[in-house]
Amino acid sequence: MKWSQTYIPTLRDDPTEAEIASHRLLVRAGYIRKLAAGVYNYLPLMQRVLLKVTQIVREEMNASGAQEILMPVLHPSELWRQSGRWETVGRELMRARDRHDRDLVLGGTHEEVVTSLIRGEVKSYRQLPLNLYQIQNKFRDEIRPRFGLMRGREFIMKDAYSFDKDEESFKVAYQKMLDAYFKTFSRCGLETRMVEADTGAMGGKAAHEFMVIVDTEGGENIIFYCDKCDYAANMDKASSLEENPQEEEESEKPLEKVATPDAKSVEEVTAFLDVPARKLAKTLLYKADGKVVAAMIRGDRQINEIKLENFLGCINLEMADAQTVEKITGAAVGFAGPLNLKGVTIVADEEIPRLRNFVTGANQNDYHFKNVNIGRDFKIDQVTEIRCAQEGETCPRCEKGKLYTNRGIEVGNTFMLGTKYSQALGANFLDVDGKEKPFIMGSYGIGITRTAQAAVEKFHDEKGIIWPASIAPYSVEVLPLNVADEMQTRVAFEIYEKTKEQGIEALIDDRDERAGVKFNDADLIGLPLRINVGAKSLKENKVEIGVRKTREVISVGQNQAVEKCKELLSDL
RNA sequence: CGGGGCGUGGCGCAGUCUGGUUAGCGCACUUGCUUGGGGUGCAAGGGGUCGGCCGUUCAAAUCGGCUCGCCCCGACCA
Repeated sequence: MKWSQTYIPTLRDDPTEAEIASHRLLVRAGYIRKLAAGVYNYLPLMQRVLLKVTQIVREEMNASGAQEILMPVLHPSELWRQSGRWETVGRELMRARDRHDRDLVLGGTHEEVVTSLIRGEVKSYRQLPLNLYQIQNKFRDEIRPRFGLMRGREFIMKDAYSFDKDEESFKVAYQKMLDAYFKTFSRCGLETRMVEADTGAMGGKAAHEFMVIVDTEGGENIIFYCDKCDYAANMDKASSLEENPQEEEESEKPLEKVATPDAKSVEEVTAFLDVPARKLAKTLLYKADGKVVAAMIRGDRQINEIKLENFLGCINLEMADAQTVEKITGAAVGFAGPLNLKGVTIVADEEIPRLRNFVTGANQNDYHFKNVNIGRDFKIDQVTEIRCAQEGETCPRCEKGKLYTNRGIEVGNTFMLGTKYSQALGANFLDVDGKEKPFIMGSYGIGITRTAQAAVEKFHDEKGIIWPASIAPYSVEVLPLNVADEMQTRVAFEIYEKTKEQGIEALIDDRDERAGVKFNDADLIGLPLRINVGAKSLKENKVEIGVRKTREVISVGQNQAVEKCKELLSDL
């Protein structure tokens, strides 16, 4: 393709809309343009990248035995009501209304649709297993769209859905998808780490996420992994062994109410009373679907609301507002404690029962209790793990290794749905034993647009993008330094034609621009190889091949250029 | 939704506080010359309902109200 004939609106200056490197570069290099918050145009170069990624995904999905279909974007709300997600997904669901005032959903995922598609049609275990997938624009009413394509309101996703007759068969199907995912991302030039994840509004039994590990702020997720075994989980899911599972061997001291004027935060109280944070129990009040619940956790810990929400089995969990706190505890926020807390369920982290003679709020302004002891002073209703794991703690799986953290970009996810959707929507089949059973389902997503941007976030430098060869919009850029020089132009076009004959996708920068402009644009758009055709080299019948990734420049005879590129590309 | 900020040629911004010339600058664009291995130089041009509506005023980009959109921080996250 000739540069002069394609639309590549590069910018000399950084766009202000972008915060992270990949977003900035995609805009600056003329790959994307924003239409509205979280909604983007994909320009010619981007479209080529997306087609490359899509093609790889398609090939690997097909190889795994999945079949491509295309489902509607527009869904009737009834389906989402049947599955219960009209309520549970709530705010993220992109909704619309037609002229008859009927509610519609712009699909962000298609469990309901695909289940209704096969229900009534797939009636026998003989028709299983089945895996259907599609690649399509998806919608999500993001609370705050961010980071370009990373967190958009409209984006492209591959979503696959598997149907099996039993757990055994499902395991095989699930493993097939995991294998396909590793292959897919690896072919895109991205090493991924699979981590355990929470199932969220998706429901089901278990879930995994595929993360591209990055060390920039573009990595939105924190993942925990063990240095000794293969345990890896995201922040929501990660757990750790208790550092001290024995009960503390301290004899109970008498309960004491102490004045703690203006000391509300853990830091203030522990400093004032001169006790370590781990000897204090925070009491946090939540509203779980409207019902007030108290969560107790050690002072040096962070609460994991996902774990609490899952434990309570509620749809909506939020911190109680100051008014509610005052009504329940009779004191301002910061002085809540478990003693004399009436009509509220107390859920405690599993570390709490180990504590002896600890500090809690007194449910009275400017007072705390010291030497609080469970059993003697108050009762806990339920105990479970509701704390966040922390770096350096012991791995819950092998019980030997230490946990480390990394930042990651989620590019794929897989969910073991079980029978959640098949049951809710009445999708059953007849098994060998003649009994009617709901399908065992799995759902599997790959963010196409997000994967492309993750590659940029992972591979770039201060000059621009450095595409992995497999998903670069073109493999080679041919760059005649001065198009006014007929010789250069002629040789450049000869080489360009030859790349095409050899099946190498090339872009030729035939614009009448200064060499510097073209060099900078070339670095910016980030094709793996560049062939410089300039007067200096041509004197010796040579051209230069620049490798974007290594910045290496190789001088070769003008007739060897294409062969050399082929060779270089096989390693990129 | 809470906190902060922005909206002025295609892009990036100044001007707004303290109302009053013809609304200005850089980049980009057009034409001519020049230059030709890392964003050439010179000259001449084109392009703006100052987000929108209502109001105050002799006079509004500038003051007030409403509204729309966008960005940042936070809560949320298939």
